[in-house]
Amino acid sequence: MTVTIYDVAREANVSMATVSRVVNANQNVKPATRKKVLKVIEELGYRPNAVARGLASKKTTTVGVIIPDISNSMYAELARGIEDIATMYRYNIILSNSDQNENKELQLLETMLGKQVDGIVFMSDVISAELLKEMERSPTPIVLAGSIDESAAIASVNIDYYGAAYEAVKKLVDNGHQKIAFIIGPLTSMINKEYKLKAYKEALADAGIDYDEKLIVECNNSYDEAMEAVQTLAPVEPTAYFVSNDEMSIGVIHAVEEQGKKIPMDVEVISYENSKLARMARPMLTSVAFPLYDIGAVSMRLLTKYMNNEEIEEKQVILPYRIEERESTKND
Amino acid sequence: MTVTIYDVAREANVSMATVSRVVNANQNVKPATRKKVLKVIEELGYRPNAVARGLASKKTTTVGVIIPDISNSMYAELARGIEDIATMYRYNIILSNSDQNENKELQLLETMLGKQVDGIVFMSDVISAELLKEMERSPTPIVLAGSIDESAAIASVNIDYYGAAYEAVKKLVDNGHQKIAFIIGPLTSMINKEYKLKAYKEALADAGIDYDEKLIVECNNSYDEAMEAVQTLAPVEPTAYFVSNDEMSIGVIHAVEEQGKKIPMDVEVISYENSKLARMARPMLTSVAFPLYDIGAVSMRLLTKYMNNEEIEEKQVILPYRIEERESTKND
DNA sequence: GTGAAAGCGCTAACAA
DNA sequence: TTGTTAGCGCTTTCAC
Repeated sequence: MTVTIYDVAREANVSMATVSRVVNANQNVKPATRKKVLKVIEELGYRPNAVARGLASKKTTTVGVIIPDISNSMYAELARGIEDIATMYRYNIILSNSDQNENKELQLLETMLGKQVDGIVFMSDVISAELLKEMERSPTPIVLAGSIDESAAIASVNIDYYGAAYEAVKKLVDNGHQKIAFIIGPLTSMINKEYKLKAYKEALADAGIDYDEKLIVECNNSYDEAMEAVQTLAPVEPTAYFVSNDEMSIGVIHAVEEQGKKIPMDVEVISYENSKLARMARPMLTSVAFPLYDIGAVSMRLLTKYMNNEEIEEKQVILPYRIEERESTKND
Repeated sequence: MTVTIYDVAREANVSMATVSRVVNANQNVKPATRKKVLKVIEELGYRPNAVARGLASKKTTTVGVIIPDISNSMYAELARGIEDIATMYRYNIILSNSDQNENKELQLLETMLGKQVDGIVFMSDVISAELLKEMERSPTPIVLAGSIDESAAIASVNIDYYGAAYEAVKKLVDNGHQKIAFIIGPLTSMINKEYKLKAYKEALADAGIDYDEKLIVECNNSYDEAMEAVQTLAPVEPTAYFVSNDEMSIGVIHAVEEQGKKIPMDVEVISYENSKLARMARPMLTSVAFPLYDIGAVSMRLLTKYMNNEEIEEKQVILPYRIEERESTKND
């Protein structure tokens, strides 16, 4: 029914090996033979079976991608970066959402290894000990994208979260603020808790400002919770906000304006993401640029090096960040 | 090196067939045998090779998903709907971006069929004749998600684009508007050109309002172009805007406000998407609810029916839409 | 309830 | 330059 390499070989009066060579662009085929085979392939509508090929060659040209949630624009951006580079290197992608659920992550890893992917790009706020153990034991290479593994056992691509947060808070401090609120994502996330929050504290300490726990509000990264956070903070009267992502920043802006305050005159806001939303907000958001697309792309590129057994010059890649100044802060 | 079904069989003193039965939860295994096999599987850390399984069984439990661009929130939402249902039915997803490029679409189809996916969910603004031909010839089932094939040859899941647009425009007409601008996405898209635009024209005609071509501005679905469109339209002074998606609607709102006009008092706006953004806009957007997640989920569900040779009661599924009234229109 | 054996469609030595 | 021949690791009859 379906036409196989054997059918082509028979019709072209050559061996399967020759057909295989033609299909795989092996140079050791006489042009005339190649042409003849190609003609038969065309006539029969032969399409190589990648599953059989994968079994024989032990390569599937497929990589697994495990991310929290593709419907979240940050992860979607990351995924696009991964996919573009994957396509460039002729890999396909098996994409799965983990919802940051450890069991799901573990199971997804297992499934993908079972499917014999050639490599895996993984993203999660927390890499549990068990997950780490499984990753280290994995027969196929894994790269962490925008995810921290403090043991540095697994390759990863990140930005300097601490430095970025420090610089953002310092900018607020330099603008004269004393009461700087921090609307932060879940503290279960390593990056939030160990990097951003620490940077916030140290930037304040370095400026001689006392740390006030009341100024920290943990949110689930959503617009609604950010709005609520601002309402909760009203009694404290913060004059500046450092906010963990663009969606929450828009919530902050709206809530602050509801209080009758003007941005940036009365209150300044710095976001941390710099997605398309940052320019769609009014006022437009000053934001730490968190290059998700690039992190995805570089992660995938790094993975290709592992898959090809290329030399790895740097296992823990740190990409540059910058602060994009727009209208939600007073700039020079 | 890697442990195979054969190793397990040897260690457990049973045949490969028995191990296979255990792994596949076949009931024809004595409990004692099952237990023994399971123990060996555990000890050896055996993980079934899905590629070998796929070759032998001719099923990969993988479906292909071809969408324009995962970094666009509409398609990301769709993808999440697809993935959730796929997971429910134990399928994995190979996700690829086509950027609506016909050659890429053709080539992706080919690649996925080569990878022996069990089914494909496809989305694109235009399904060319050649693409259609390939789809009809495809040995594996294909479902179109949010995409029109007027020949109805391929299964599909959509909403009533015409009805939704008609109702939106009628609402504007009923609110007394005569100069209703239509900020529409690319007219290369079937849905825009053959459904939405037609609905717009007929809703006006039915209200006895002359069609004015100048009120139609074709955009690339982006915030920036929508803003420009409003500026271009300034001389015509539209009093209402029907806009093809939320991002553009926000552009329209900002541009209208720059003209010193108030929404909805001076100008009304109806969007067409109803994403998270609709609630994050100020004023919040009245919008036709285009249920992308559901379209993805239903498409995938429909695909499972084809893959299982279940009875298909409806090949062309039409999902309900509704209009979500918020602040960008005057409501009763 | 269990086993033997024939493939699934291809790649990759190794020969020729 | 081309062909022969083992597998790759599993499922699936068909016997027993």
